[in-house]
Amino acid sequence: MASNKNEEIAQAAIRLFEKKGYHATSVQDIADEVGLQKGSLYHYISSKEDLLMKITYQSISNFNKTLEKIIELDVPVKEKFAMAVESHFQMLTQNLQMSVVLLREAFSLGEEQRKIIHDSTDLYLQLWTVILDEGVKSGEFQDTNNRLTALAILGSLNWVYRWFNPNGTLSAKEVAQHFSELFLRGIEKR
Amino acid sequence: MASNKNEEIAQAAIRLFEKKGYHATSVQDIADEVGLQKGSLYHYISSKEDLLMKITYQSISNFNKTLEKIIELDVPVKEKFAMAVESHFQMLTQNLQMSVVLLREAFSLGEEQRKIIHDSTDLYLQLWTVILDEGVKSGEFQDTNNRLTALAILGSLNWVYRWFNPNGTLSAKEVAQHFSELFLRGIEKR
Amino acid sequence: MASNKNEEIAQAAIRLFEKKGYHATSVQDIADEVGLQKGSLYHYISSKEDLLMKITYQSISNFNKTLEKIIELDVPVKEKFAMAVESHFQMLTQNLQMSVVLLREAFSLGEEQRKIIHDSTDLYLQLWTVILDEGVKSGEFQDTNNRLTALAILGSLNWVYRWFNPNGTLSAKEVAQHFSELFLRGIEKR
Amino acid sequence: MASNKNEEIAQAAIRLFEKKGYHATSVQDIADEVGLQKGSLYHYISSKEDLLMKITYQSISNFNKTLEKIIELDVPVKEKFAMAVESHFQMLTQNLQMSVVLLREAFSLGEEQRKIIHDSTDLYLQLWTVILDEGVKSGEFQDTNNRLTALAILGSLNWVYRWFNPNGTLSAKEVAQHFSELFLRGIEKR
DNA sequence: TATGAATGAGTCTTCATTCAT
DNA sequence: GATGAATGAAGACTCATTCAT
Repeated sequence: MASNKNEEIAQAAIRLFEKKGYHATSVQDIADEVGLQKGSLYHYISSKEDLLMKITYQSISNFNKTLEKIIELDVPVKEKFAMAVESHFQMLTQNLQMSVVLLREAFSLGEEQRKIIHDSTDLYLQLWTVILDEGVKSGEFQDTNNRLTALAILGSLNWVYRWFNPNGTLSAKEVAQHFSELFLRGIEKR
Repeated sequence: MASNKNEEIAQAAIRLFEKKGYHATSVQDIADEVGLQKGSLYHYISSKEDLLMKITYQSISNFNKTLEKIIELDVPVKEKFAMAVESHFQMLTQNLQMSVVLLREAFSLGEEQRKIIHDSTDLYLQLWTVILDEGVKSGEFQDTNNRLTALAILGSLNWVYRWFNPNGTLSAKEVAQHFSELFLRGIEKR
Repeated sequence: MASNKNEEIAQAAIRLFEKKGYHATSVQDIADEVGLQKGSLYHYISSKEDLLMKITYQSISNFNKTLEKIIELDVPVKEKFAMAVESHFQMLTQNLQMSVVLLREAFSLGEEQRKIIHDSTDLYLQLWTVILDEGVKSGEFQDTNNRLTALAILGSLNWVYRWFNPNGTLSAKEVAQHFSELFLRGIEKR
Repeated sequence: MASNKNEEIAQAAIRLFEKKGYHATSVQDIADEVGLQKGSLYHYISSKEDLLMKITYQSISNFNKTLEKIIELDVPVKEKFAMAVESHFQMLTQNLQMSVVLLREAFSLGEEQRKIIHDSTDLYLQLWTVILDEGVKSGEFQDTNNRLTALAILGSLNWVYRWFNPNGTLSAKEVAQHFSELFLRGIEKR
């Protein structure tokens, strides 16, 4: 995957930002990791912050793109919902370090950049309400404040980066199913 | 409560850590906020990190103490659950800045201190499972992986610091109720 | 004169800026000169540029203040003119290094600061025209473009920093007299 | 004249050195200006300093060559003097950027190179005294310290780069005439 | 001739902490 | 308790120059 130096640097940054945090990671650390001199790094990046921005932007974009595709599928809404949950889990856990950078370090961005990420995150929230709205319209989901419900669900799903262990006893799939069922029971009309 | 300088400094730190983040807040900033010289601050604190530690430790301790009291109450488990949710909400939103510092900045602590906070957080999770276990035992809650369920609920509840606006249209109580119902429907036996 | 550290630093900066130029002088150089650590310097200055600004501003202010006083004197205009020339010479040569910093290094200031110095310099030019105007009005000086004449005179006077040697055979006073006579012959009505 | 890349690069450097100053101009800036990569530039120049040297050397050489020619002319000395003034003005204002680089940036050269430029500048001064001497010998100019007089005149003439605006209301010719008359009145015997 | 990756020394500046007064 | 001078290590970033391709 790390076919060129740019990608190599991004991967190194993801690893280090996840492990030590953005502020505690020095440009020197990143340079060391890819075997370059500090100064040489600046052939590839324009600033440390820009590196963080690119990582977080790519991450949130992936989430958005994937959810948009799911929304457009022609399947029952409950299935769609389950797919959304599982897909979020897959993305989060399969790119765990990158997700951690998005969810934990984006705050370190400057105001402008943070705004951009924040807006993309908002979009993601809205996409989730689209699914919930669809369920309400079809009569399968309860008719409540869907934005609040989406925030609850997203909170659960994102919090995962804090405790999930890819090498633990529970697979991402199992957890996803557990969460999916918990939420579905919570929102479906009886 | 803010009767002495120590408390004044802690409050200033909470405000600044919440607003700018721990790393972006300098000792100078804190000194300015309380009207002292940088050097004078060290009569009250032993280090910047220690200040962060005290804040986060107090915060998580509050959460634990409160939940422990709720657990010991002699009320129906569903009510207990609702109380736990609402109480978490109250604590989080009424000490929003402090909670933000706990949830967002604790990662900046050194390994040892982080471990201590992490353990307290773990304890909080276990307390939640105690309630869920009680519901399972009484036959009111479904018998599933309660640790996972607790993680899901806590994720929802903690995520709140990212989007809740004390001056918004929805009160903390309303949100708490919405969340409480959502989760209860999700976990109760039908 | 260097009674406190601030002044000591300013004097060191003047010496170094004059000798090596602003850009070629590092903050380290200045710190070394006053026997401080690089970082300690920032207790006294806010930036390297600010140091340059203060030096140049003080220099041009001195020129302005002195000329203003001369203008207000109640003496014949020719005498006033001679005094202005001699006084400029005295100030320039007695604070030669500082004058060099003003005349040669002010260009290195950022746009805003440069503008301020530029405006003060402009004021100095106008003060000179005041004297010339007075001579024209009294009928002693030729009536030509006084701004141009002032520019010519100031050019001569300022250029001095490029060649004057305080230890040379010609004293500042002698040179001043030579210049003064040259210009007076050039501007007086015959 | 700008027939080849070498000249193109020199012109770009002149423009940039004049606008931003030698130190504030990076090799990258120059490369950008001529549409080359930084590395490619080094096929044409041996160093940034060398570029500055070539520019300043050409500039001062032009001044010297032109003045030498004027000296050799068989015309009355007063006319010669006026020609020298006007010619200096023409050269300066018609190659304003280059002149600025000579007069303002030559100081950034290394010691050896600076010495060379300094010597050429000295030569220029001497050429001026030749004219003045001629006037003294012919009895037309006053017999004073001609080196001092030349320094005064050159100061006026060179200072021009600091205030002359080619697009202003006064043409170079008009200014030259004003200066020429001012000086002539100052030096001629009455 | 042109590239662009790489260097490595150097830039200014920040900052948590200490300590003598 | 309070000051403020001093530290010294670390921070991100720049830049003229080199060189293999």
